[in-house]
Amino acid sequence: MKRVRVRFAPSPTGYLHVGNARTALFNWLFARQQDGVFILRVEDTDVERSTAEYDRKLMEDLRWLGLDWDEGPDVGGEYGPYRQSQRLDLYRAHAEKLLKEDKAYPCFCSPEELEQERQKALDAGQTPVYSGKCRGISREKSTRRVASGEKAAIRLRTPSEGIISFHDLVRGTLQFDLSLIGDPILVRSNGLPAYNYAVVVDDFLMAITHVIRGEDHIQNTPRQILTFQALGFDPPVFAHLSMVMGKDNTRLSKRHGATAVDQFDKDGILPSALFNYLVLLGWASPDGREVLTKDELIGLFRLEKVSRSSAIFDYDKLAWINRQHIKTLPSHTKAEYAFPHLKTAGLLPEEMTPLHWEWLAKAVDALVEKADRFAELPALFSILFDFFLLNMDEDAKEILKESCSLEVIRSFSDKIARVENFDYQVFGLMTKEIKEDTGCKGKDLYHPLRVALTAKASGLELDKFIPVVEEGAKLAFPRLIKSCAQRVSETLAFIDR
RNA sequence: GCUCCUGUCGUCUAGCCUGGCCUAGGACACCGCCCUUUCAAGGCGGCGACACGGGUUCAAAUCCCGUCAGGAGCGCCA
Repeated sequence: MKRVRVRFAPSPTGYLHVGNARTALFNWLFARQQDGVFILRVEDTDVERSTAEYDRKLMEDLRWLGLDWDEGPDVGGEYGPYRQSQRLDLYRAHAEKLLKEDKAYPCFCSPEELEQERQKALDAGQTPVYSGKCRGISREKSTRRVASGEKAAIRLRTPSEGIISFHDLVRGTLQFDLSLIGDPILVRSNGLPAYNYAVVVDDFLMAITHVIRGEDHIQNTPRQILTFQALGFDPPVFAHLSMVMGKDNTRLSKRHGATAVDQFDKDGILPSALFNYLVLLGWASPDGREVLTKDELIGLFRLEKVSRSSAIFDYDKLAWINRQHIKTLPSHTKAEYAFPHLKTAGLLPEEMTPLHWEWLAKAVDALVEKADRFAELPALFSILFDFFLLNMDEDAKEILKESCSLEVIRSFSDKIARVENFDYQVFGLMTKEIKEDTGCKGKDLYHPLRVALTAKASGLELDKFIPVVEEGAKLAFPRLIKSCAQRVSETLAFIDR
């Protein structure tokens, strides 16, 4: 058995898009489970649109997602170079060979001329197919014309009738009518290879065994197989993946919100969660479990079980998957992921001491379960850092108007002022006493206490809130955290006013 | 227009190949209940789909044909 070799071949003309990321992911998963080789090849022959910046960013995004490659532009390998722009002589050499064997021929038709023909066919309701005009030009004649400096593209000579079919790993047997496939251009008149040709040469020279790519390439496949055959190469196995769509069932694009993978990072989506979600878009595990790690996915994934129909990207489900992944993280890891978001929001100090980290881990543990994404944390943390009695919400104001409230808060204030070390245990004892003193209980008791401590009607459970606030009050932050005692006395003053 | 691909709850899907076990299963979302000082989380429950029409068969989500709908492709772009 030949060793499985697959490749992901993006062109560096923009940020890594989730659709492409999914293609990369399926390739990677297949390679890893088959104990094969995953190759990164950069298709940068479109000089106009390719940039070094995108090139670098692409690799960064792939690595962030957890995809590593065994061969590629930066890590090298035995089948390099891995950038198409550095392989031009290879394409040229193989084109020469095809020309020599008369399997390809120079075409002198001008782009304008071809455009006209295409338009005419379209108007007549026909599929545009190259007429084969330059096919019959004798070798002597065409060599002479080329020698005289006339611009020519190189076309592959293909059969003009019959059926070509291939077996697709996800779609089964696919058939195409050769009369609808004209002689494809191999090399453009400027000497650069056309995409469909470069891919074939690269896939063969890199010994690719399985081509796993988007459905938009299905119609390219017969042309590529024809090229493989002309070159005398065995074509690889093909697998065409369905597309990822937006909510309105059109191809996913920026209009649909976050689509670049680095955007998910900024939103606080874990790489493991995006990875997990993307695999679920078109594949389901045999036992129906959905929250899976990379290693589990490597074991369970089956390329043949991938769905043939397109899938709509559902951010809600991704968020849910993300929450499930966050839950499995140890506290200190959660704190590390949360850190940049809180730092940017100006809540954390320049210099984090070990005590700060310890506190952060505790605070994140308490608050993150209310979040789907780390980016939501700064807003959630405001319950610790902000204590704005003036901005109190309506519900909280209503609570203060209740008959028990003033009495409860006054009693609470008296007691907390006399205590050295306030913590949740002390709070528990106090609530009992307050209940006895005031005769208020249940909601009448807890609601005012909550408002006195948070200036809000809802939020974190007090058993988590109190320790985090008390310990936070002892640490240095850009915006200091007020202790519980201070909060209560401010509340009392606010009511009395 | 032509060619190709696809069509199961709002969404992702299981089941389809190898008809009966499907009164069509799971998950997200939504709704309700429980838990809880509130909200969330969690637990429990509910709503909700075989695109349509013909065949074949004792029996069809599953096989065949047609229709319709959505998507993709029709470049000297990738």
